[in-house]
Amino acid sequence: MIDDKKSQIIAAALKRFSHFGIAKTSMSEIADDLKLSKANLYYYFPDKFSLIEAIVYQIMEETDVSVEQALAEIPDTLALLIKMLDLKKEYFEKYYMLVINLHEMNISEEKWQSLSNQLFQREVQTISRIFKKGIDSGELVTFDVATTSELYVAMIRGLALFCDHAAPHALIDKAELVRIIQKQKQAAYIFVNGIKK
Amino acid sequence: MIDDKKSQIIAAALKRFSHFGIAKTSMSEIADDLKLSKANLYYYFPDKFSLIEAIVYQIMEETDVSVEQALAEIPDTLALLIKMLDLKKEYFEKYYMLVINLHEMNISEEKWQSLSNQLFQREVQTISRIFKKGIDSGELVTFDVATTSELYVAMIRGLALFCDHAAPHALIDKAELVRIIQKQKQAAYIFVNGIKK
DNA sequence: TTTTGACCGATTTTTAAGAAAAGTCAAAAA
DNA sequence: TTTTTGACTTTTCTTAAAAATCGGTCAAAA
Repeated sequence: MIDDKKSQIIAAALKRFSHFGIAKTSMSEIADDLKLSKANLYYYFPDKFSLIEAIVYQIMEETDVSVEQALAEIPDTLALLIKMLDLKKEYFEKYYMLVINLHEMNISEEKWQSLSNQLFQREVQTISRIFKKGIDSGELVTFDVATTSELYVAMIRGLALFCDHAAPHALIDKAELVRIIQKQKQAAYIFVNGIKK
Repeated sequence: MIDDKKSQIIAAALKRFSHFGIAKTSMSEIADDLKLSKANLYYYFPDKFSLIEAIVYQIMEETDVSVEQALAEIPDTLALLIKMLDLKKEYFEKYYMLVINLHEMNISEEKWQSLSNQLFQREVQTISRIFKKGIDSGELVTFDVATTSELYVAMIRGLALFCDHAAPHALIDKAELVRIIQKQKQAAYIFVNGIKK
């Protein structure tokens, strides 16, 4: 089965990527792990980026489950936003090696742009659903959900960027991460308060 | 007069720095502009950083005037915050070459840390005064002003970082800047709303 | 007190060679 | 036909040495 083989490759690649980061993993190493030739690997994935993409999509689906569950179980807007932050932290800790040293990869700018844009829009979509839910339940005032969700996600991500700004691109330690999440939660609290009825 | 000479040097340095950025301006060039020897320049400023520092302090004093004026004239919290954003934009446009390519300078990390920390704390102080004023006038609820001001500034700066994230360290164009300020204003609006009585 | 030319050491830039990695392809194996 | 491979090309990264630049110093002159 061709899809089965692809899954095997994805699994092997994810292992390497998670250990050493994407930039420091070569296609040959992944092929060797599976006792394939590099040429054979390229038969299934036309280039390194498409392999990365496949992994990202798989993680996206994985996160979807948790997000849907939270959306079904938690009625309160603030509680939902905080749950999302906790989930993000969880997945970040699990996969953060994937985003390390990405800057020293020579993949075309547009491709990264496209992928990170998808991730951003996905997050905005989730926040949109949360806000809509809050409006429908009468918890929040009426507002432009699309714009406001985008602003919220930008703010949350921006806070992370700013707090991490001291040590750019270095490995982040756990204590720092906790501090960032705390800031984000404070911001989420005030933000929700600002759009409450 | 020694202070007069220092002012001349600062002016000449500011010209070069504003044109080509700090990293791409050598001490010799500044000295040549003033028809001084480099050694003579070092008589007035012991190193490059102290010259940068002097310039930053001068700009600080310049901005102080505008900030004080706004604080005296504008009573409304949101209007004040928006005024601050407009002022920041103004000064950024005037001096943004000063912050370009700073990363490729080999000045000790602590010195930068210290200086940028001063700038941050200064901004937090200004925001604190605005928030205190809002609390005193009964416009805002009571809250921890120090923490909240820090969060606000981090959020505003984070938004700028995030919006600029697409093209990191590149020269920013005017349209992009306008978009960033707009986002910041939206965020300021919701933030103030979230701490209003 | 102010100014300078000559000098030093550290950092950056440049250049070139070599290694390593991404990606290709014709042909063999299944 | 689908899958696999070894051998190959090309692009990128690494390394090392040479040259240039720059921040900073100092003794001595003005």
